[in-house]
Amino acid sequence: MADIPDPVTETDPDELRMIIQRLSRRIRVHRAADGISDAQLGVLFQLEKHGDRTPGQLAEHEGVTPPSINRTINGLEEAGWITRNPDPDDARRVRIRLTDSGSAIITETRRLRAAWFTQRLAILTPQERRLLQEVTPLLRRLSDS
Amino acid sequence: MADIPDPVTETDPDELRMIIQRLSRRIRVHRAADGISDAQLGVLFQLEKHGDRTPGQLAEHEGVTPPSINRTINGLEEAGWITRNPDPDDARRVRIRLTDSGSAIITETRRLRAAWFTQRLAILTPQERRLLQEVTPLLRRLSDS
DNA sequence: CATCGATCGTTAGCCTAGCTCATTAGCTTG
DNA sequence: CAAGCTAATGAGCTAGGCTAACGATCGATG
Repeated sequence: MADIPDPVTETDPDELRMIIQRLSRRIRVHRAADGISDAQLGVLFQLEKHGDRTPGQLAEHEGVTPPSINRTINGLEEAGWITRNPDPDDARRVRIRLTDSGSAIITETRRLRAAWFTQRLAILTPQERRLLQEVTPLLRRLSDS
Repeated sequence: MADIPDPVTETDPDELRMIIQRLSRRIRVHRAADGISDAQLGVLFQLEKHGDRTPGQLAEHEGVTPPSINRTINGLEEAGWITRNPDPDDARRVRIRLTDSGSAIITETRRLRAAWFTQRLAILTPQERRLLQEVTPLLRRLSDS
């Protein structure tokens, strides 16, 4: 710890960590209501943002193992939200593609969830929300690294 | 949505939500290494902070159902980190108490995890960490409400 | 003071979504 | 062209949520 500057420890990493966990659990619990899981939604978001992806790419970005992402993909395929397509250059690879129905469910789910989370955010003052907004990129960097 | 003021939506709730989820998953994945789960650790933290608690109190604070907390408590009891004791005033109640061994594991785990998360926080600048610290109470309110 | 609804903890059984390990197919390289 | 590497995936395990149901105890009330 000696090589890490003081201000780091001022943040009380432990409390922040626990809070993130609890908040995440709340979000996850809410999920059941709208018929799509967070794991699934995370994959759909990626496909929407980047176009076709392989299972390996999806797994890496989500920070889970390939078998885990595979299960998620199976569910998405059964629901008709994605298709598996061959990769023309490498037959080992599979290209996961969003279907029209998948795009539609993203839009709808985003609407539902945004409404729910937004409502939650409404307990904060406008200034506090602005602060939170500023911090979002930091949290993203923490979650990406 | 019309009844919710504009600044709320500026926060892009959806992205923040997804980031929180991913960060939480990273934290959880790291967990396996140190032999105690987040669910268990959350309970031990509460006992350390507030002294004896009933299963119901623990469940409410963690935002899970009584059967869920009960399973967690079983694990903690098997590990010898807590004991179940009768409540002198109400025989329906059970008082969960931290053992010495439980206190020790908290200290040790906190050390390990703080080191890990602190290291992660080190990718931010001192100013960014200060910002994050400011936001921590807001996140707590979001996770409590 | 007996009963009856409410409360507390708990067990049973289900589901999701991680994981590891093992297998198959296809690519790449000495 | 064989040996080894990589990608996807299946099987089986585990943790930790959930609901439903139950027994014990408490407290209020006829």
